[in-house]
Amino acid sequence: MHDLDDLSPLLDALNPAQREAVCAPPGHTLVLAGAGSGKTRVLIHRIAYLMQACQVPAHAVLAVTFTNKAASEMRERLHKLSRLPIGGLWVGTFHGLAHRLLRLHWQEAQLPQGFQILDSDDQARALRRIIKNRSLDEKLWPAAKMQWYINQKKDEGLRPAQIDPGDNRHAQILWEIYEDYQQFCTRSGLVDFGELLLRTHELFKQQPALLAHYQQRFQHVLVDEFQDTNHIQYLWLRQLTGLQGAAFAVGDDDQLIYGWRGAKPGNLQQFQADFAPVQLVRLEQNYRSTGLILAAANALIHHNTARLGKTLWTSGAEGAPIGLYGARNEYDEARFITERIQAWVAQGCPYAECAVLYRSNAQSRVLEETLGAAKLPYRVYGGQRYFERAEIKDALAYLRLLANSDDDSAFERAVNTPTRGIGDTSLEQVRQLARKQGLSLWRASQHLLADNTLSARAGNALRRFLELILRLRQETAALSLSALTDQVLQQSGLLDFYRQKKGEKEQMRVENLEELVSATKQYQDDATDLSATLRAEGQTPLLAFLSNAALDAGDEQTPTNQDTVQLMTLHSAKGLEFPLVFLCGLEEQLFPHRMATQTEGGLEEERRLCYVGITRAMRQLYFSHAEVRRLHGTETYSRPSRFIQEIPSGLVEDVRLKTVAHAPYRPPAATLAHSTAEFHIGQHVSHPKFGEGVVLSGEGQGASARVEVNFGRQGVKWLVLAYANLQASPPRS
DNA sequence: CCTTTATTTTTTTTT
DNA sequence: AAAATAAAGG
Repeated sequence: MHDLDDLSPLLDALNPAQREAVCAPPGHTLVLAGAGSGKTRVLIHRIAYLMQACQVPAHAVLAVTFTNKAASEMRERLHKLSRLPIGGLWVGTFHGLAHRLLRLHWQEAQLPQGFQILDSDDQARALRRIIKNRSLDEKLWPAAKMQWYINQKKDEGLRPAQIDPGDNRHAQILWEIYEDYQQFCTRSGLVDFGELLLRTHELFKQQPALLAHYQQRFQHVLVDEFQDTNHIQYLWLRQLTGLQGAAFAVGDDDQLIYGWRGAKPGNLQQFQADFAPVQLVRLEQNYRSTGLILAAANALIHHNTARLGKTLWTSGAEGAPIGLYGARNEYDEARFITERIQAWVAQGCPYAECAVLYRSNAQSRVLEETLGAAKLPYRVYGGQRYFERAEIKDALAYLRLLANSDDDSAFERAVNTPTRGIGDTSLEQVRQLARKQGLSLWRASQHLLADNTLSARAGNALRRFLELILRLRQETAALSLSALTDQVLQQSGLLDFYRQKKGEKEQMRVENLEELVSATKQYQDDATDLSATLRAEGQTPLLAFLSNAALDAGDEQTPTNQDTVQLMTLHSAKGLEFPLVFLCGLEEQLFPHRMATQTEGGLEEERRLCYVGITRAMRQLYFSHAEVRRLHGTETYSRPSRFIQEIPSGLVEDVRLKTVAHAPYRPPAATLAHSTAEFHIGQHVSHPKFGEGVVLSGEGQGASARVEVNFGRQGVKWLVLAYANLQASPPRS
């Protein structure tokens, strides 16, 4: 043990409770840490403490975080704090770590070396295909539901063999689809998110020697955001900790927001029971938020039942009340936010201190429009991720095929994008043969070509496609990752395909594809720790890049260090903090979300989500809601969220816009006729030829403005206003 | 077989 | 509103 002087820089900055956690004796520890109580800080200091005071080598430490963002932040902070060599330290998400283990031990896990990760979009496509193959009605068996079922089973650690479908017909079909899907994955060398965890769990179960190796290596396993751990992750943790390892879990039951992914409120209690004896430490002092913000958070979360119970307090200032803005519509709301941010910046504070949080990704669009119009720099986290864009997925499909020709998911995607004369008819033949013989699409294609079963035209097209892939593989074998990507984009014709089109969207796609080449270039230059290790562990750059693309959906594409307003969902805001926070869209049906109110316990989870949002704020917090909002294409009126009512009114203050001078903002909207609102829906009109009718809907402006009119017996017609000579008429009695 | 247009469906959160 | 699918036209 070093003497205390060495440790003082490490421990001095901590409060007693934090120090207790950091210096907890060997054995299992559970830290119940409220929002803003220095959770991450404790975790990082704990690792440094283990290394400095207890002589624990870096390679004996495994730290699990919830997002990739959190993982890289932890590495960074650890490096700053201790300047110790942390090379052998494993930090990552459950999925990231499981993936790493599977890459290392692909043989023992019975996976092909080039196995690829299936994202949820690929998964949905695969399931749609399977449902079609079984000639089930897609209306009755929506892929999304099947996806949900399968993922849930995997999260519970269940294979088809371990599920008893019983004699319920519905359950049996679900079971069969799961079985089919699993076969598809195996045949194609594909692994979905849930599979990463389940497969690793089984790998450890089947290979005791391997497990023993890792148990011996990882003396300390630390888990952040423990409350959001699901069953399979929990099993994993227990397995890895074994009999000798020490688990150090940090969590807050009030911040459990991934119940829909299998996290259970009982997690923390379960940990105490299973890992007993557990040293319990509570962190209740909040260093982040003002007194008023904290009071609001406490009051809100108090409406939940079955909590472990914990009340945050602060010795800091009371701060300003929470501002509440009732907007007329979502544009008005965005304008309010814009204005407040401008005022904030006018005081000399950076944009980067401002965060706008919302319930669903779709809400970001209006905010982006408005912020952009006001020329405020912003950055959107999550949402349509870079690697999820259609054109990027197209390009990646080619890369995946290069890595593994049996990847059916990639095959389906690449084979006719850009169109090269391999239509659904020919493809169906390939699929049929593949199904009958249990082959991959690639192999089935080879067979069909060898047997000459296809028409000359289709056969040639297909042959050219296979040759293209083979040629690319050969020619690029010696090239760098970026040169390889460049070649693929050129030779596949993808780049030309989008270039030929004139639309603005297509231009964007071309730019995105070009960006992909520079992304690969950047990737090979300053690769992250994970990819560096992956490569050191014998992965080809291509494989490492593809895995990275699937697991870390390109959140770090744009540089983090720029001074921009931060836009993100409440879910992605977990673990972060900002001086100025806007919580917008606080309306019934949106937040709490309609979908959540229909599930058991859904409302409480929404409330916890709101709690997470509130506790992100350090100095100033604003709530906003809109009377009317365009949601899924239709105008929706809604009441302010119940969460607003649940906060004592003394903590909240109504705010108004300072500049009310100009007319209320009107979204670029839907007036029906070419001359302003000549006709409205439900209006009675008369037409020289068709007679009397009622306006059903309308679209377009100026010369192309049209209305849809129901003329009763004459039927429903679309009429161009410029020609139709429609007259407004009084309703018939 | 490809492209364009019309129709229908689906609307949360993420690894 | 956007995306997926179906139908029609070339």
